[in-house]
This record gives sequence, C-alpha cells and structure tokens, in this order.
Amino acid sequence: MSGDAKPLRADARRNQVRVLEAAEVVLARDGLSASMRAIAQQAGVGLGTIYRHFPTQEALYQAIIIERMRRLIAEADALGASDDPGAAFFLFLTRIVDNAKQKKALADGLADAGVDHKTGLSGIRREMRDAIRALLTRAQRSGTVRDDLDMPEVLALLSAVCMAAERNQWSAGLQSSALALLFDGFRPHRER
Amino acid sequence: MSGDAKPLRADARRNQVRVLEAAEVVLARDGLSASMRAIAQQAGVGLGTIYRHFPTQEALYQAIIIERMRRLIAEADALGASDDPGAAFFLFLTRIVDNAKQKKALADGLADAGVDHKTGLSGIRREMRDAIRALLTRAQRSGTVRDDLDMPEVLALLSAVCMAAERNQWSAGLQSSALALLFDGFRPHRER
DNA sequence: GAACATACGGAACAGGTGTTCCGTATGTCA
DNA sequence: TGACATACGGAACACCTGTTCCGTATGTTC
Repeated sequence: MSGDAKPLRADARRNQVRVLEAAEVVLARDGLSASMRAIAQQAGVGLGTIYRHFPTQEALYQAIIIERMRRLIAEADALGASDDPGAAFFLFLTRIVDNAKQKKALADGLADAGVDHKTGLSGIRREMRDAIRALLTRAQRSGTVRDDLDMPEVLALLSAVCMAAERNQWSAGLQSSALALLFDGFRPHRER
Repeated sequence: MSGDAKPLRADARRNQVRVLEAAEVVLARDGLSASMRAIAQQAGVGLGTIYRHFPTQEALYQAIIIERMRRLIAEADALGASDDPGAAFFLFLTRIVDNAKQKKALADGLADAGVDHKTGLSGIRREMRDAIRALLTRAQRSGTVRDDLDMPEVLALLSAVCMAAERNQWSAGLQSSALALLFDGFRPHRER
C-alpha cells in the first residue's frame, strides 16, 4: 500500500511527529480555524518544515482527523464484543461526542458535506459509518434500540450534537443529560 | 427608547433597507462567512455606505439576527394560544430549524457562547428563551411533553440541530425524520 | 573528515478580510 | 436656484491567511 522510497533523515522524522503533536494541541485549542503559523510556533519549527511534511493545511488536518477516527473505530470494534449491545451503542456515540468536544474539528468527519467526495476523508468516513452501523444493528437485534432507526438519522443527529458540544463547550452535566434525552428517542416505545 | 435625532435623507433611508435586504440574501447564501464586499455588491452600494449605517460587521449581522428572532418570537406568541400545546411546542422548534437552515447564521443566537454577554444578542436571546419556555411549560401541563425536560437541554439540542441542518443542508426528509426522533425523546414514557 | 543530498527556517508573495478616509455627488431647504 | 449639511463610492490601510522559495545548516555516507 505505502511504498517507502527512502528512509527519512533523523531530524526529519523527529520534526514530523513534532508537527503532528503540535497540530493536535493547537487544533484542540483553536478548532479548525487554527493557523499554520500557530502550529509552527507550538512545534518550535519553521513554516517551511511543516510544508515539507504535509503538502497543504488540509492534508495536515486530514491526517490528524483520520488518526482520531482510526482510534475511535478501534474502540467500536472492541465494543462489538460487548454482552450489552444497547449500552455499547450508546457508549460509543458518547465517546464520539467526548472526542469532538475535547479535540475539536471532528464533526466534519462524520457527515459528508454535499456531493464532493474529493476531500480525502471519504474512506475513513465510510469505515466509521460501518462501525456505527454494526453497533446499531446489534443493538437493534437485542431490542434495546428501535428497529426503525436508520443510519442517516443517527449520523445527522450525532454530527449535530458533536458540533454543538464543540462550539458551545457543553459541560459534562449538560452533555450527559442532553445525550440521555436524545438516546431516549432511540429506544423502542414501551407501549402503543 | 429610540430617540430619532434627525430624519434621514431620502437616499440614506433607501440605502439602509437595500443594505439590509442584500445582507439577508448574502447571509443566506454564504452564512456567517459572508464578506462586507459581497454585501455591498449585492446591494449595489459602496463599502462606505454600509459603514455609514452600521458601525461594524457584527452590528449589521446582529441587526439581521435580531429581526429574524423577533419574527420567530411573534410566531411563538401566536402559537401560545393553540389548543394543542404539544403540537405547538414541536411546531415552533421545527420553525426555528427551518429558519436556521434557510437563512443561516441563526444557531449562534440561541446558545450563549460562554460567559460573555457583551455580544448585544443577550436581550433578544432572553426573549427567545422565554418564548420557548412558555410553550414548553404549556406542553408539559398538557401531558404531551415529559415533566423532567428542562430548558438547558432543549436549547442545547435545538442549537445542535440548527447548526447541523445549516452546515450539512439537511434535506426536508432527513430534517423531519431526525426531528421526529428527537421529539420522541421529549415525550413522556408510555410505561415502566 | 570530507562531500553531498536532504531538510530547515523564515522572509517574501499573493490574496483575502474588516475598516477608515476623503474628494465628490446629492438631497434638502430657504 | 443657490447654499450647505449629509451621504456616497471606492481607493487605501492594516492585518491576517496559506503557500512558495532559497540561502543556510545538518544528518548521512564513504
């Protein structure tokens, strides 16, 4: 898949991780409006160094978002073996919101913005959707989640909550009560 | 309240409404990232003319958001006389989301961003909250909405849905099914 | 240790933004 | 109609952004 042509020079390798770590920090602080200069300063590195490793700002941000989503998908896979599929589904959604609130700039990875699939995030986005769908299906089979709940609604509401939690910096209490409310709508009706 | 010092010149009065109308159009197209130049062009007016009527971009945008919220609050007041308080409550929330999706830049008016009340929107925001609370209380008294539903959660989820519907341009179908799902969580449990 | 490809830093560039300023035009009123 | 305050238009300013470029420094290799 990834053919490494030549091994990187030692300082280059070190600076690459410095840039990534700095970008994590600055992105968590400033969100998607973070500037390349802020990242360079945080990394203790020149602007040119960033561009040596990442061709564009978008490429750098995507690298970080993809890494975050990878980690989340790994969590989802682990939760797939849970003996409480309903709790696993709801816990995973909560984990995503946690991530969005603390790390920022995650909500954009969830819902595709229109028709353009040229963003480079479409691959990991599909993986994330598959991971959520697997947990959803299992939860539905267990009877904890209503059968007529579909992926588009889940993704739409999930990205909605992520965006709001990030922008408005929901407190832990507000987040838990808001999510509890939302999840109540996901459960089967008791009667009628 | 508003002491008009001198009557505006005819062209000034005409240009003021031109600017406001143009800003409506451009804001609906570009969202909060709309530029003053785009508005000036849409209005067929110079940049200086905008600044003659509105001291700052923020002031212009706030004027528009306040006007929109006023209209929405009027709708809420009308719905307060409905003989179906539950439907009235849910309808009003839907109207807000409609507005946010089509006109953009409304979600910011709902939840206050942290501690700063210096935005100039705090007054109308309080009015909006009061209007929503009135509908909520009536809906709860009628038994259509669960009693433990509180304003912070309503506002948090409402602004979440507004932001997502605006940014991701939810289709009419997606919006209605997502809201239906959300509102199901607002209703009392049938049993248990 | 010398030679050389590789990588670094940061000034410079191109393009965008909100805002100010002032010479000119225009509505108003005697 | 003339005089004058008011308002207009848009160039200019200050600042910010992502990105490019190149002289200099540094790791690597023989």
